Amino acid sequence: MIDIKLIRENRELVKENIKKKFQDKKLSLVDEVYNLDLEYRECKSTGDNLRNDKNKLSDSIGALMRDKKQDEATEVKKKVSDIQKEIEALESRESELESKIKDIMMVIPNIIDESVPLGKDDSENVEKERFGDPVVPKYEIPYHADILERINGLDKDSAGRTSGNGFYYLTGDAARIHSAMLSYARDFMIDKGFIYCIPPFMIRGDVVSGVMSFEEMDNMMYKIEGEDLYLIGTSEHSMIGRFKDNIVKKDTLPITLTSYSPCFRKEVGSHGIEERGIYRVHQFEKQEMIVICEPEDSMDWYNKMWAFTVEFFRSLDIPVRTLECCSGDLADLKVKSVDIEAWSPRQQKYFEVGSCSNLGEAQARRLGIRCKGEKSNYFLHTLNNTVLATPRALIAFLENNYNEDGTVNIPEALRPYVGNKSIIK
RNA sequence: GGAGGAAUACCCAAGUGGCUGAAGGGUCCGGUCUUGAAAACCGGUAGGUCGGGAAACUGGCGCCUGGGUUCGAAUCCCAGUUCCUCCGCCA
Repeated sequence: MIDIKLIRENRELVKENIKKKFQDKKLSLVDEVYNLDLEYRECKSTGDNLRNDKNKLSDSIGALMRDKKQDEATEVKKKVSDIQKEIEALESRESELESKIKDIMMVIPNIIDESVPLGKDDSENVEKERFGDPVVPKYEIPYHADILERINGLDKDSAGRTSGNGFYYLTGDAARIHSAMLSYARDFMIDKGFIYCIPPFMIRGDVVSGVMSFEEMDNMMYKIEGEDLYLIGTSEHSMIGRFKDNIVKKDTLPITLTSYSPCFRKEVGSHGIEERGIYRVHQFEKQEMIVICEPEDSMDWYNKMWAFTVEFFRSLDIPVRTLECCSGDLADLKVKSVDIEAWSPRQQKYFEVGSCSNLGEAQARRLGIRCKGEKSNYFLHTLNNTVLATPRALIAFLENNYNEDGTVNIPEALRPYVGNKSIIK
């Protein structure tokens, strides 16, 4: 959510930004909300004046009562109730305008960073950099579900019966590697100076609408029946929500946290859950990092954060690349975002394993995450990034460490977490 | 799930219908003392949020949230949320 003052002062900039994001249907909203805001402020001024009159008269009644001037008091009371009628008429318009303005402001996209490449959709995302050689082995790498089947690591049939499509049982070494990767990711981030945190796995509606846009909410979140609770789609939701309505002390900044959680996603939308295997699922687990910092520091953190994930995957011998989200593919709350993609020697292309985003002050404004400033309080910046999400990272691991004889090597970094095993047979 | 208690500003905290414009502290700034700092003492202004204003300043709202009573609510009533204490159940 952007500051409405920006619309008062520079409508062109906001419109330019909407065009850059190829959301031309939202262009008219800018003038619409500008006019609503004008009317709202006028309405508020008149109302404030009336309320001022009313307050003064009410006070004078108090004084008259003390002086035992009953008759005069009754007269003033009548005046007040007349004013009250006027106020009530005005107030209904006032709150109507207020909620209309809010609805529009919620869908006007955040101002993207100048450096974001222009493009309509994900096909126009831009590769930034490659790390490690994308090796194509001489032998064929099987589909990940087949590798898993060979090592008795996956049971989707049973999961289909207990829970439906998009769920899975991981078993044996596959499950152990899955947990090992998460533990390693946790320790990796702790070594980077982040504080480890296990958050709530369900959050309230007001937190959900603070951390994501409406489309995301509908397409992602599972709601608990009969309660104002949602299963988190990522721990970012509860981690950022933790600071809702907080005035954060300056000396605690930057706040750098790494969190573990299971993640639940409906995956409604273009892709759906039609693929075989466990690439796109309703339930996965993730080690996340979030940062809350001063506005001027957020770009530095953004660059540090994606580099952490790259370093992490490289330490597992998995080649990766960074793919920057173009303007049209960037979610409305984000200022800038880059995907981390791992190499798939089977498909001979890269696939998404994580995503690093700078949300600027948009989330902080929705949630009320502020810091005490010299003159007035200001909104902080929020960022989030995946360290590791699995089973997706498990796929990258299996494909990149697969041997011709069907065994799978365990990289050195993971061995302490799997009883020093070096190979899965 | 049951019974009690609580919620006031960044933090602590006073306040049972009008002289509250939410007291008083702390935090913050300045001073005394000190080689320097801390402590102590003295003085000071500001508090959250939305308007108006170039600014000084000024108005509305705000005492957990939402309703209600009243000319007037931090204060009274109703519903809800969270926290604490105790009981029950439970990994």
